[in-house]
Amino acid sequence: MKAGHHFDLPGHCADCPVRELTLYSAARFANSDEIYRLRRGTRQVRARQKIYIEGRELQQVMTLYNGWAFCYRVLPGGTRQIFSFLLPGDTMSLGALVSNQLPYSVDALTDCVLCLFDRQEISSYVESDVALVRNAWQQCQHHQIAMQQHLTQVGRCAAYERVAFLVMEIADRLASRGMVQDNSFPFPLRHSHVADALGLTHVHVGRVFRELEQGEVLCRRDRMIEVLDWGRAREVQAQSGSAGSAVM
Amino acid sequence: MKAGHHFDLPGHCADCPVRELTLYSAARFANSDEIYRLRRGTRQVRARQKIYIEGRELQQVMTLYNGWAFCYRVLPGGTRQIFSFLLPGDTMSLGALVSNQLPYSVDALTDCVLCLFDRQEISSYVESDVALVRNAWQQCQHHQIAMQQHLTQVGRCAAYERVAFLVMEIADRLASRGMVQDNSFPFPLRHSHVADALGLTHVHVGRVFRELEQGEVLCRRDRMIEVLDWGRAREVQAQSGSAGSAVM
DNA sequence: CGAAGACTTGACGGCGGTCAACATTGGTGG
DNA sequence: CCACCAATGTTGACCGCCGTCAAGTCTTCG
Repeated sequence: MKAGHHFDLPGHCADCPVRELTLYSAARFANSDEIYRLRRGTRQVRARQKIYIEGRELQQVMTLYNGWAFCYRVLPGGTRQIFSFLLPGDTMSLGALVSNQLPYSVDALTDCVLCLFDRQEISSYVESDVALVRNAWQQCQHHQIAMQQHLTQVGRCAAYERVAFLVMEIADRLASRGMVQDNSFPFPLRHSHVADALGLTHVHVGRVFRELEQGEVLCRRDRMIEVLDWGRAREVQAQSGSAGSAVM
Repeated sequence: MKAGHHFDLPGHCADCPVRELTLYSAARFANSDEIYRLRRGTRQVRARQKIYIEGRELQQVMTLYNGWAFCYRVLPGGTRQIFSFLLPGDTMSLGALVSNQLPYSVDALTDCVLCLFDRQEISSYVESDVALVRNAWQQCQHHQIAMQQHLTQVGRCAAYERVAFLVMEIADRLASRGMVQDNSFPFPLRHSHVADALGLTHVHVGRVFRELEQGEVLCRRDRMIEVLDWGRAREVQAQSGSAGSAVM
């Protein structure tokens, strides 16, 4: 760890600012002690580093405490498809509850702090309580819905709508974490991340962002986005219908 | 029911030809009696009719016993995105185990026969047995993986590869049901179904199929596809990597 | 037999990919 | 604090894949 880098390390789970959003939110509050006892440590990952490589054996369940990450696969041709972006509180991944490997890789988008749990322990802990099983189920369903929305965007919307939609989706997820202030929120994604999530090229993503800025829909500065015209931004999003709030 | 239409109705679950593929496959064999007792009836749906409409209250879990169906959503603009095709043995849908509505519609692609179960009963039955919960979990994971593959195709492959991939995926799923003979299998999808699944237009799907036939990769006749060159077909598929067998 | 649905064809054009050169940013080490 | 290098973003030219439209044929099924 180099000087000049400050990681905000997690304390007791009961004080976790994102605990309402996690896999464990269904646990009775008194139980956050129990969750804390299950925690097997934390892990810090620098931006642009790999958190997990597709197919590797995985004996842990990781929860993102701080920072951004993303899930993806790389095709033989070298192109990349990003499936989702992970925000604080997101579990990476639920799949680990039933399998000791995941079918995709995960990279840190910014500097990250992860909470670690033992796969078997969490698995049997979740199975011990019907409420937790249901909660896990619902998270899984939410992922499905998010994937459907994502597929629909990519399959049936023009580049302009895809980008606007992605920005709004992230705005919503950040809003539920209280991370939107004065219509502004952090947006550390590079053009290539947006491109690889939406089935575009980074060059074209640049063109679309310019269009969005010239149309005064939004404004980017210092890795932040300020939404200038929520109305028009939402309007684009409406093209794709709505079926639930997707992943939190 | 008009004359001239013969529906193959299901008998006892123990004799169900697709029982190994269902949500209930983890139940001990002796238990197929129990499943049979849970069955609340069957339902027949003609080709092109709606099985379920997005958002409607749903008190049943349905399993496809015979025929083909597909899940989709229609956007405000009128375009359609198809998420998946259902084959015999597929459950429609797992989501009903935790929610009384689904975020997508389902249509019959061919004439269909469905087995009906009560949502609450199945739900508590599944929850009563850890093996069944795990099985349901895994099915959910498989869906996730299939969606990821699907998204990757649409986001990162050219039209030719997308179509070839879809055909091969269906071939594989049919093969695991013993429905592939002499390199031939049923393929009731219309060009517009393929188009709406893959983010293309039905016109262009026509062009791609012509290309596949002229390149002697496959051959279509009587709603059947015969694969002439598995090698080249697989090769295209390989572009997208492989991570598990997707949905069965 | 009639009508609705499905498929084909051809012309045309635009969205977005590709390539390459250049500008800018930001992290790192001297 | 500055210099450097990698990562990132920008621009412009070009073009091809695939969407659009519309007319015509064929298939399916009541």
